Amino acid sequence: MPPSTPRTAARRKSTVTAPAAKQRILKRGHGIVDEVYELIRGDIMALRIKPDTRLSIDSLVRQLGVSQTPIREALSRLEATGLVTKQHFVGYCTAPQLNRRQLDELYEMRLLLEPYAARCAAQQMSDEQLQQVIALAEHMEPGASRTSYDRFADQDSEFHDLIASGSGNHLVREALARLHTHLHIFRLRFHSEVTKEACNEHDKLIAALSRRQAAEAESAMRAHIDKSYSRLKAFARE
Amino acid sequence: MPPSTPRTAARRKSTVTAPAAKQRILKRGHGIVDEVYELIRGDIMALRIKPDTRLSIDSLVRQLGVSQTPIREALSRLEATGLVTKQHFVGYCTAPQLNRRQLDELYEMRLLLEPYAARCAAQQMSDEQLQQVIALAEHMEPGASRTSYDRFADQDSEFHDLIASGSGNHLVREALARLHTHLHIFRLRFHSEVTKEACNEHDKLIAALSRRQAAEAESAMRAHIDKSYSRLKAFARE
DNA sequence: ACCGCCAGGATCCTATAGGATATAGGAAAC
DNA sequence: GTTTCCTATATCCTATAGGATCCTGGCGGT
Repeated sequence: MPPSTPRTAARRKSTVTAPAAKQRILKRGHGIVDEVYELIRGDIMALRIKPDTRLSIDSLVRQLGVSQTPIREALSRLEATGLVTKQHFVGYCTAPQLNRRQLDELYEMRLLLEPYAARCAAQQMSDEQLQQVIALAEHMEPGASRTSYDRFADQDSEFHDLIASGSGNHLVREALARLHTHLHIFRLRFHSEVTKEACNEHDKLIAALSRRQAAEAESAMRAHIDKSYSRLKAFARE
Repeated sequence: MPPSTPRTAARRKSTVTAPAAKQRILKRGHGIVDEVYELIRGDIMALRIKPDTRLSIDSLVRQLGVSQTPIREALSRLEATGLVTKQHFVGYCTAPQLNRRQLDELYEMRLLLEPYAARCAAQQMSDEQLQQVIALAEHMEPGASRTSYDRFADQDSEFHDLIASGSGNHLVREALARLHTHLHIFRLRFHSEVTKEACNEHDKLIAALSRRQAAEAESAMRAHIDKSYSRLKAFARE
């Protein structure tokens, strides 16, 4: 029976038996590169790796217990998304914190895309997708009030991604996902209680979506982003 | 005697006449990866490699005379921009031709971003940038009428990129560059005489920019994209 | 005639070694 | 005391070898 190979648990005995460091185990199933990519991306998104920090390939080799090639490929992919930067013969470095100007540009672009996406979603979104959005929003409100801001942030990203997906335009969705990735890192540094206000705004948006009111959904999204911008821009330095 | 090896082994054929204007030192010292990246990207953009074609790493190794590692990294970067796709244990493949739906989505997003960019550019663009746009447009009109559509396509991309750059929003510019990359490949398959009409529309846009008329520039850009869409959508299959 | 099975070849993925380069720290010269 | 130069180390970049996987073509069974 060829399928479901035993996965070759014992491998790589010769290496240096990683020092007491965590040595997180990464499962092999669909490529080590993807695994490494998601791992580093997760570390950056959760601020386990702070912005503007150097990422040494060799140390990643020692930490993860894999060789340079997949790490290099994963970092190259991260560079293309803008999460890390590369200098020739110097190395990789996590992207620096968003400054005021970049935050302005980010919200400028959000305001161009997201209200329109909400309008389209109100018109074209399937009922199933709508139910998914509603379920997510209900799940956001009560529980994770203070325990972990991370959860709220993830769910907020998913909320906006669902609406972007409902717009039917895959390119817009991808562009917004890119923006939210960067925004997430910025927002994570200020655990402020944006959650409650944001949830109220989400509810208004959902009401408009449920009634299939395109114009109303568009303006609700615009108001939501405007307020989110007001809440955050105080924290942007410079 | 220190090493100082000439380094240049079996290189590619003569480069494609780089613009002799800037003679910066970043000639070839910026790594083989970038070289390979630009080479493959150029081959795809010029349709020397057709869409939906497999890209074998080994054949690239033999063809370019470099080893797998830099090729793999270049392909990984191309994948992140959407020009090629990857399947685990299968290989890389150039992205397929845009279908009708994708073309619609692309123009939908262009219409969201570019008119706004033109509006901002009319307000914020520096005089130097404006002169650059005008110079490029003048250079497009007379010369390359029939000789090579490639040149026009490149210059058209640069034209729009200059305006996007003039908007002051770097994120919008990047997103548009991404879109234009894909559009370029599509458009290149139909050498139709879009050039003359496009140039006329460009002139109207430039007139609005020169007079710093924001609303006029926005509507001119919108009209330009609308017409471009009309010219192309007939060719989209399905 | 059709379908499942299996070997061969090609390709991809990972690991390791060696050459090349930037950055840090100290010593000498002004 | 400051500046410049030089050496040493750590890191990156490229090249090559070996193990793992997928696709193609042929064979035998039904």
